[in-house]
Amino acid sequence: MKELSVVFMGTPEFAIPVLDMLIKNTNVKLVVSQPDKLVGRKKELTFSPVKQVALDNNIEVFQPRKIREDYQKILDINPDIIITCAYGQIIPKILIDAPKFGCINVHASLLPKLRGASPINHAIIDGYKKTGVTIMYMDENMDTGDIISTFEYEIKDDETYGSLSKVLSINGAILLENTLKDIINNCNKRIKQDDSLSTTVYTIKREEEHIDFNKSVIDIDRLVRGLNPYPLANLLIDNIEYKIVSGHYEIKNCVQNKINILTKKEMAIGCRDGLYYIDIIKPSGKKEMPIKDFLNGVDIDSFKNKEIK
RNA sequence: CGCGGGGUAGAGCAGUCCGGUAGCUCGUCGGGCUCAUAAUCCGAAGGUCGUUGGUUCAAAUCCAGCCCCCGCAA
Repeated sequence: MKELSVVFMGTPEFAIPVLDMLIKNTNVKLVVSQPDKLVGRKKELTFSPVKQVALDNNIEVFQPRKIREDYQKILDINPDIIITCAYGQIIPKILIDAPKFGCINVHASLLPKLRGASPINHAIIDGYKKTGVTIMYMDENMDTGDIISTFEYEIKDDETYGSLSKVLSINGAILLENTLKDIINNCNKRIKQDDSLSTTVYTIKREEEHIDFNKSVIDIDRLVRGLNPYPLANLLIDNIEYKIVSGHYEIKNCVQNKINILTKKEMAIGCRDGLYYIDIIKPSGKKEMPIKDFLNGVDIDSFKNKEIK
C-alpha cells in the first residue's frame, strides 16, 4: 500500500493513531488540520496534535479556515483516497467525489448511533452499554454515509472519556489498517445506515458540565466520567467553582442538594436517589487533589452548611 | 498589555494588611495502650517560606523585577 497516495484530514489527539498508521503504511502527501489557535492565558499560538505529528514527519500541512471554499490545494494533489478522522469541518462534495477510492471517515461510535461532535463523551454520559468505531464513506451530511466496517467495545463501569478515547483511537487505527486493503481492492462491504435508529450529539456546552444534584447518582457518575479528564464536571459551593475529577455513589435516602457527610476523610452530597461521594476534587485556581487533602485544609464546621449549586 | 486565584516540611492549609524565634492538620518514623486497629496517647524527623535584587538593626511579611502552576474568557 506504500504507493497509495493519501490526504489525511484530522485535528485532535484522537486522530493520531490513525495518522501514524497511515504514515507507516501509505504515502501521505498532505495533512489537513484546523487552523492554529491562540490558546490559554498568554494567547500562545498552538498547533493541533495532528499538525504536530505531520511536522515531525516532514509532511506538508494545510490549514484552511473554511474547507468549503478553500479546497483547491487538495484537488491539485489528486490523491487516491481522502481519509478523515475528527477533522472538525464539513467536507464539500467536490472533495468527496474527487479521489478514486473516495473519502473515508473514522468515527468514534457505532453508527447510526451517536452521530456528531462528541460521540465518546456521550457514549458514557448517556449510559450506553457499548460503543465503538465505524469506518464509513463520507457523504454530504454529518456521519450519515455508508458503513464499511466496525469495531465494537463494551463500556466498563469505571470508563472515562480519557480511557475510552484511547481504546477507540487505537482500535480505530487497527480497524482502518485492516479495512484499507479491502477498500483499495474494491471488495469492501457497503451498508446503508438505518436513519430511524440514529442519534446525534453536539459539542458539549459549558452549562452541560455543571452537575445537577436533583438527578440520579447514576447520571451524575456518568457525567463525571464522561467529562474526565477534560473538561471535568463542576459544582458551585458558595459561588466558588470546584471541578470534580472522580467520585463514587451509594443509593440511599438523603437530603437533596446538601452536604450529607462531611468528615476529615469523606464528603458526600445528597442527590435524588442517593449520595455522591467526591473522591478527587480540583478547586478553582488549584491543582486536583484527593478529597482527604482538600478537607484537611478547610474548616469543616463552617463548610458543613454551605449551599451546593 | 483580556479578568482572577496561587507558589510556606511528603500532602492540604494558616501566618503577609500591622516586619521581631516557622505554625496547624494529615502523612512518615519511633514508642505506649489494645485480642486487634485505619481508633487513641506520647515523642521524633522533616523548611535556603518559588527566584533575584532593594529597603531595614531585623523580611515569609514592605518595594521592584523574573519564573512556575491553576480557574474564567477567547
